Amino acid sequence: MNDEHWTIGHMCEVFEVTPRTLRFYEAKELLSPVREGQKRLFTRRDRARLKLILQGKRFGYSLEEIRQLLNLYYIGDQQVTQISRTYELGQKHLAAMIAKRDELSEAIAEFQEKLKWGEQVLASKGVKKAAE
Amino acid sequence: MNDEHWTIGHMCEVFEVTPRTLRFYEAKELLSPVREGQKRLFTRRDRARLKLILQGKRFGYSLEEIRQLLNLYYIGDQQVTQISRTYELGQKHLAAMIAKRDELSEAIAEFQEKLKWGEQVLASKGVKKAAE
DNA sequence: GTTGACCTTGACGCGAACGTAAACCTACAA
DNA sequence: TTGTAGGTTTACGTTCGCGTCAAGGTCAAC
Repeated sequence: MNDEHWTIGHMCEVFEVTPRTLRFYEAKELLSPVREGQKRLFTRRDRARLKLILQGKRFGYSLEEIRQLLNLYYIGDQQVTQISRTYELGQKHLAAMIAKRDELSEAIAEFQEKLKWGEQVLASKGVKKAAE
Repeated sequence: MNDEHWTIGHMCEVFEVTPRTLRFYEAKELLSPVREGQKRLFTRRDRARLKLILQGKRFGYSLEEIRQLLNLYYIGDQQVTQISRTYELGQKHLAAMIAKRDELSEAIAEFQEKLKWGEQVLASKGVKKAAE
């Protein structure tokens, strides 16, 4: 293993996942490590993708959705019409992300209201806040 | 059915879920409709909770997580120590939501960079943008 | 009185996302 | 050479979040 090619064990340490998970992601074509004999070696590209995968999961996307979205991150050496198509899909994804953030912001605001309400209840019952 | 008590069919129409889903959520103690004979009738409280449930799902929470979080939304007639505890957990949840939004904002920014890059590629290949 | 529309309770099925156990290779240190 | 610390494949098991019958109750309309 060098800086460019990480073993499965190292990957697991850094990203806090199990070997099973990485092999599963490879089977689902989310990752594509190179081989040294039998052993998998994960490249910089794999690391970047894994980071996005785990992030996607935290935002509630399925692995299949993530697999499709990952392609949007690699606008590279494709045919022009293909790049164009990818770019359009990227715009849609961006809009969806922004919409999700907006909904989250609203949810946060509403929840803050609830908490204020809770403060009042506690205050009325004679409980002092930590900040006082 | 009146304004206060909705049948399962009406619930399904409004929230775009199936009866199975609502019964499943009741079994998991996420909802607690009252009964009129055998029939379930969903109250205002159930509707508020269902809205939060569906929102939670969009943000990637499991039903079990959501079940626990739902309690944070009902700071009501409990014992003071209990309210206090709920309030503290609420603060933590709020912090987690904000952290999630921050991560999402970062992801959005990074993705926008990628898209800009894609624009350059398209431009360099002589593709005109829609806005021009 | 029977036909629908709408509801009920089981209970089995299923895809997603892994966990887990078995059996094996391989290289290096004791 | 014998561990042991890594890695491998194969394959069955598990939990979650419902879908999908099957079989039946109820009530208004015709």
